[in-house]
This record gives sequence, C-alpha cells and structure tokens, in this order.
Amino acid sequence: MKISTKGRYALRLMTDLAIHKDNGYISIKTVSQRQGISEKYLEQIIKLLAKENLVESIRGAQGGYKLTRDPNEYTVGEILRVTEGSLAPVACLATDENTCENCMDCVTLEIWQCVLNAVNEVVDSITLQYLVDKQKEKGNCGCC
Amino acid sequence: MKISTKGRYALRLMTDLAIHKDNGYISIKTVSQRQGISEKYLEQIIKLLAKENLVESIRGAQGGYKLTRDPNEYTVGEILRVTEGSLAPVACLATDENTCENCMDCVTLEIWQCVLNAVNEVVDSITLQYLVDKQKEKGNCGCC
DNA sequence: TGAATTCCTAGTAATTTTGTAGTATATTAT
DNA sequence: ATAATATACTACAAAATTACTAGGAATTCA
Repeated sequence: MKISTKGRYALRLMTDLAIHKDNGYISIKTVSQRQGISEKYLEQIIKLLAKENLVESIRGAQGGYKLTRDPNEYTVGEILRVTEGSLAPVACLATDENTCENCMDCVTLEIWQCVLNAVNEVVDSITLQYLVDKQKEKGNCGCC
Repeated sequence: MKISTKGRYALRLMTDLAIHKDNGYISIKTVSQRQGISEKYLEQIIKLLAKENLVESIRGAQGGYKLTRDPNEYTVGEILRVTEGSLAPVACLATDENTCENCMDCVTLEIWQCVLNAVNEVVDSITLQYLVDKQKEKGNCGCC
C-alpha cells in the first residue's frame, strides 16, 4: 500500500513551484538542485502534471514551469492521482468507470471502494497552500 | 497504493476457513483447490497467519489448519496487516514506534499519518464474519 | 550563433512481487 | 513398520514494477 517516489516527488515539486511562484518560470534544473532530485526524473514527473494542465511551460532559455492556478486551488489528492495514477487499492477500481464486470457482484470490491473513498477524502481535503504554509514552519525530510 | 495478492489471497483463505470452520482441520490442498490459488504460495501466506496465531495447525495426515477464534473476532485490517505488513503509505510510518527521526518535523508525514488512520479505520471496522455473510449471498471474483 | 531549456523516446538497473522446488518432519491409517 | 498425507522450512527464480539514466530534437532568448 505504498505510494511511490513519483507521487512524493510531485508533491515536493509542486510545493517548490508554489513557494517560488512569484519568480516567474522556474526550470527543472533549479528545482532539481533545490530538492536534490534527479533532473531527468523530475522531467518525467512534471510531464504528467503538464499534460493535465496543473503546470504550464515555456521552452528555451529562461524558460521553465509555473503553476496554472493559485496554490489553494490544488489538492494533494489531485497531484497524487495525476502522478501515481488512481489511489485505488485494486486495479478493478482504478478506471473512472468503476465497472469491472467480474467484480460487480464481488464481496471484497466494496471493501476496496470504502478504502479508496477514505483515502481520497483525506488527500482531497488538503490543499497545496497548506503544504506551503507548513513547509515554511517545518521542512521536508525527503524520505516521505 | 495497491494491496498485493498476499493480502487478497489471505482474505479469501481466511474466509474459506471461516465458511468451513465446522469441518475440523482443513488442508492447504483443499483450500488451494477451492480457491484456485497455488498450494505453495498459500503455504507461505498461511505461515504468516499461523505465526501470529490467527490460525492453528496440525501436521501429518488428516492435518491442516483452522481458525483460532470466532469469525466475528477477526477484522479485515488485522488479516491484511499480518500478511501485507503495515498499511502505511510510506516506510517512515511502517514501524510500530512511528518515530522516524528524519521526519519528526516533516510536512508530509502528517498527511501520510492521516491516510493511514483513514485506511485502518475502514478495514478495522469490517469483520471476517461480515465477509462470510456477504460471500454466501454474493461471491468472490478472484480479481480483487 | 550559442547557451539554456523543454520535449520526446528508449533503455536499464534495482527492487518487489509472485510464485516454484525440494526436502525434512510429523501424523494417521493400514 | 510402512505408505500416504500434511505441515514446516529454506532457497531459488520468473515476472512485473519502480526508479531512474541517456541521448538527442525542438524551441527560445541574449
């Protein structure tokens, strides 16, 4: 039931962009250095976020990425789902349709649905702005 | 954020033992045939359950396994945690102590703690007996 | 023009999951 | 006793996933 580095890095990446949101477009290289995460790997992660319009980019020198919205208009859940894929504990629930023919009449499916709902409820209630605020008091260990 | 086959198989295994709990000791072979899960793999899974005294065993011919308690005295959470390990979304929270020195002052740790709590709350509220009851009406697709 | 940067496609190393295989040990029925 | 049936234990292996790395094309600015 672990979330992967992709999701965790995405959260740090987005928090970094949010904290420096008044500095215009920010390059991956800059974030990479600040966060100590591989440039190439960050590139792949931000591609996912860009595809879903959570960030916008400008190419070329002085280019980079910036948020498309205000930090309090992103939820942690949204960021995680874009990068991790669905937070569902089983594949049957991972699609939007939620209609796995095999499982329509399955006992355990309802358990996994309840777990998914509970997880989503938590992560959808936390905004990126919250992370920014807390980050300024506390910090980020890098390991979770 | 997926749970693995180990946890899912353990749930089917325990439900199977619960449904046939009046038949004395039940062999892995029997469960394997009924559930369509590899004998050897089930053996490894039940070993985890036996170690924590969720089931008891008798060796030799006519031997097998049976539950140590009434089905309504097991929770799904307990079964999952024994087989999957902690349901925590990050390693920092996986130990009992919950004291990762690095993360004591970390922003994201509190998110993961909330997720873990929410998941545990769901799975700890469902008993094995519930699965047994529902199984008799519905079924189990095998894929979740 | 050249440096900086995103964009894109592949490949690869490490880790975890999902099993298999084989053997030793214990118990029962014949 | 012995054969058959089980669990108990250890090690190995295949498959899948995660976590990167590599290289170059396209774009933009100074």
